[in-house]
Amino acid sequence: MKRRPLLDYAILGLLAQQPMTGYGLRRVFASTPMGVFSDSPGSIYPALARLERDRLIRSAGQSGARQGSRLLEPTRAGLATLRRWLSAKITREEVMRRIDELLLRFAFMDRHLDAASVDRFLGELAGAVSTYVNELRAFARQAPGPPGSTGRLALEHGIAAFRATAQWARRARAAWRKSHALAVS
Amino acid sequence: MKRRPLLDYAILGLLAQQPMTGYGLRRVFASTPMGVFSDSPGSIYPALARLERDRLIRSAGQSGARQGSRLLEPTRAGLATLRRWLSAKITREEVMRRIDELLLRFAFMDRHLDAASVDRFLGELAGAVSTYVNELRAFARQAPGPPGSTGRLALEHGIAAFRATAQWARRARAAWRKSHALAVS
DNA sequence: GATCACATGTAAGAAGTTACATGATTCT
DNA sequence: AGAATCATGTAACTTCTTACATGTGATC
Repeated sequence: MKRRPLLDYAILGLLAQQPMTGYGLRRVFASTPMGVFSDSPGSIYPALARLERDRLIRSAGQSGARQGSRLLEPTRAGLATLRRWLSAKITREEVMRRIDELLLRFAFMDRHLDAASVDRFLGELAGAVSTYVNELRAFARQAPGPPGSTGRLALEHGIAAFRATAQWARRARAAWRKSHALAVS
Repeated sequence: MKRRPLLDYAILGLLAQQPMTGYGLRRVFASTPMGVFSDSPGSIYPALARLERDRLIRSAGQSGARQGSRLLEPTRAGLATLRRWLSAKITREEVMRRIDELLLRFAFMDRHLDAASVDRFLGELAGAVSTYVNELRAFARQAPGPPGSTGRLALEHGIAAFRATAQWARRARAAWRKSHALAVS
């Protein structure tokens, strides 16, 4: 039940989509928006070693005819760990400091949770982010620093960015409900 | 010239605004949107120790009559280090992976750089972020995964969030120019 | 024959997290 | 008197970064 680094979940999620070699994972991190993760061998291979040590991933044959290369896939325990992570409740802390993690969870979600859970996640996210936007606004109202200062403008950026996230969550939820025939709450 | 952790610059920026104790810094991190940084003593005090070791901050007397408490302020070398960080060019890498750092730089900027530099920063930022939004769109066009999947929707979040940042940058720049009587380019 | 892409690792060091540890002052 | 706040630190552990290190197979 211990907390794992985000990289571990990113790897589990990718391997659940498609077994790959470590090098394949590096290519994904180097060439897609998953590039928030480093593609350096010094981060990937130690992560693979600890996932294998904990029996969350295992070998699933060789890549092509290349010797020394191993296709990797999640074990049943690995999929269970992934699902637990995907199912965790959204906290204020995560909205504030780890919004990227919440979005990564969402990106992997439809392959491992049912449509109602995805819907619930988007609802919770929209709510939690809106709440945080209101907190930022309240802070801005009684904050120090002259209006027009860069400090003030930076705070406005935070508000604008989180507002965009809340809006996206509401729209994504509507789209999701439409294509999955869920009742409107 | 070596690269410092973001926390060091956050501390330098805050101490440049107002000399404070380590505990004061912890309070800022615990109670403002600067809370992306941990307020744990295990991160703050080692950071203060290395800044002092490198002579970027120094003591400036006691807080109130409390013994054992030290008000801290940046040295001239500390201010120079801060200004160098604030003046660095914006890279694609930073837009992609460290947008928070760019915003933190902006928040401290008006106290240390002139109005034209701030203006230039916002122009560069708007440009770099827009470029990245286009890259994300191009990726989305030829990306795998069915439309309506959570993976696809997460990608759309990225686009929406960066678009909001680009828009903010353009608006902030217009506002900045207005209040600083800079020519419109 | 050389270069690029595929492929996997290790070593040293820096930094952050969590938990522990201590003590003074102020408020109730 | 007890609790909360002010105040500063250390220790163990985990992780990431950067750099080094090696080797095969395919392409030009």
